[in-house]
Amino acid sequence: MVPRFRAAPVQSTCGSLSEFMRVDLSSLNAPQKSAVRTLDGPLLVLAGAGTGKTRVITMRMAELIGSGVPPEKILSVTFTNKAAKEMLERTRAILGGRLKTRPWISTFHALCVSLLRQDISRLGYPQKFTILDRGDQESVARSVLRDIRVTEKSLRPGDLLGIISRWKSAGLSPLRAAHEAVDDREYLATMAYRRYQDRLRSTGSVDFDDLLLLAAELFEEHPDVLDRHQQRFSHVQIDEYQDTNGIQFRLIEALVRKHRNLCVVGDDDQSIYGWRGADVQHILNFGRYFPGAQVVRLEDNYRCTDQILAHANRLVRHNRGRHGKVLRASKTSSHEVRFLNYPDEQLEAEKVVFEIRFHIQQKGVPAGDFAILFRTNEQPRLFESELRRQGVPYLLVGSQSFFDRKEIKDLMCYLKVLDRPEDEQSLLRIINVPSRGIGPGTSGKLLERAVKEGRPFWDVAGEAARAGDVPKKAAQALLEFRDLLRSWQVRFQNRPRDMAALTRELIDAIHYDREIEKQYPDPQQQLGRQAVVDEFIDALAGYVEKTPDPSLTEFLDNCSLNDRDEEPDKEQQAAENAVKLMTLHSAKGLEFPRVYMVGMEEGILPHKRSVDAEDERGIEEERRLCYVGVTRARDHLTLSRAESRIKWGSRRPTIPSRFLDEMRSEEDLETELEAGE
DNA sequence: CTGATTGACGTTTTT
DNA sequence: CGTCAATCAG
Repeated sequence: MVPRFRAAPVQSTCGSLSEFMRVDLSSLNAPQKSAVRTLDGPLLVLAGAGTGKTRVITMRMAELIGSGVPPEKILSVTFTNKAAKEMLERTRAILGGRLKTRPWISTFHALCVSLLRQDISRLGYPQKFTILDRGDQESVARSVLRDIRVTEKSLRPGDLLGIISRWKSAGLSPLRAAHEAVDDREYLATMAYRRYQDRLRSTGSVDFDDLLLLAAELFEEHPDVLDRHQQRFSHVQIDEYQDTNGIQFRLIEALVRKHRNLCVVGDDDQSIYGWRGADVQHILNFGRYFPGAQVVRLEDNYRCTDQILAHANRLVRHNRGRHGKVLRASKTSSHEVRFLNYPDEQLEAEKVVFEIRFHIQQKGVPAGDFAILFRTNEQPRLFESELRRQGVPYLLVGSQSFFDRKEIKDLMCYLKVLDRPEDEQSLLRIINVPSRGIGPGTSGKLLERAVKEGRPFWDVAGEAARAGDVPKKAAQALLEFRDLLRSWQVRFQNRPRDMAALTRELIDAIHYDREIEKQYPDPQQQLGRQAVVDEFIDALAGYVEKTPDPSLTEFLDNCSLNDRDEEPDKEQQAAENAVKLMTLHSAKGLEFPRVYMVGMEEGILPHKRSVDAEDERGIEEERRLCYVGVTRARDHLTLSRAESRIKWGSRRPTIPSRFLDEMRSEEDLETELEAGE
């Protein structure tokens, strides 16, 4: 039984979605059709940029449901929460009212949280564990490094986390890692790794890699659990398979071992997460791991113009170790790809924004058509202030800027402590926020004692307060704070539906507004910060509203995984009609009619760190990153660079990115040469 | 313990 | 040029 598909308009989170996405099954080309119709057995869809990969997955899901597979037996794993939501929306649009139950669509991390919430105690972890977000991880790393007296000069917290993450994705325990360490830095890192892991385990917290690692461990050590989940899902599909890392592969391999109904979709040329442990080999060797796999190649690009695609193809040809695809454009255009030089970075920002404003105001082009893409997070600053100055609406699609804000972190820690009183990591962050007379001296002493004696923080604190081991003022404050937390813990028990209102009350009770006033003398800024707090309450309220059985734990999980509930309506609308600013990494999977890639200079793209590494693979990944950027553009692509740039106070000339020449045709380069002479 | 001032120093991407 | 940690005077 094959369902009849209905064409339906679909809204993407980034504004417009190409026309291609809106059409129905009958318009698929032959390879696409065969991919969609392959319902059983391993299947590899090898596709280029703009060929409708995600659409194939969505269609296939609809096809499965149409042929009688219950939606909840289908597991679709995507790369980001946003993509997951979008995929669900699209499936719903294709099936119309026929989708009664929610298919299981998630990211790897959300999948693992759901597995672990049930069975993590089997691995000796507390039933209620905390997921550390990036900021938490960094502070653990920092304090571990302090413990073993490693200065930040020889190993910075961020770098340590990177090394640990790579080891974890490779499945290396601290002990094994110690054998593998090649230099002093890595040796230091192994010591830090052990302590880091001990610290997490003893506080009942996990980082992102642990989520995957523990889930894999659960499968390997508890066959009954694995069996249950193998039966739970009859079909598994994975989007963006080129970014799968070692643990993710283990997880999936275990899940599909019995039925082998696995469909993966990916583009080896778009693998840009190697630094995070992703391994292209998984997609390159798919056939080896899953013998008999059908391979479908999609090489018809429906997104970019022929000109843009020609540049993309020329660029990526410089990479070795790839499957080798040549994308065919289905769209021709007379718009040339433009290469622009500006004397300095200020002018680059000014002119680019001016041009965008011109098109919006004089030509009536929607602001949402534009995207400015860059390599690093410090680059957008100039563009932001320029956009603001010229009055152009914009949206900085920062990875986690919302959760990075101090206020959000503070409030999250309050909620974490209320949800899990034994979460001392979070307690320490808020014990003196707003300042209540418990300084670092006091809390440090108490923590040290608590750790040494292996007792809960509050036991030690109460004892010390009575014994007069801490200043009188601090002792008083400690007792008051403990009582405050206790009384709120009671109020937050039993999953109250008015969590948001309660949180608001809590904020008032601790006089958080006064803290804000103190921190920010500028009243304008104060308002901004207050708004951040309001936003947080809104997010919480939004979560409660659309969740049947809301819990603080789940809300906090979602926050750590950056799965924020729907943006408030205002923001949503602004997002639809605003110029998007984002890094190349976050642009993955999106598309825009007009793309500006800025700062095309050696040292930025490719980034200096990959150039210095002298490892050709680093450069190749940067090249793929550039390729991803180029292929985001549907109609207009502009690459620009500044001939000089200020760094650390002094202005220095720049060198054009090697990728610029690599992507230009012979003729282009020749005319350029003549013009130069 | 808190709040202000001075100095050193800095290379990337994120679930 | 910024940021952030270390330092010093209430």
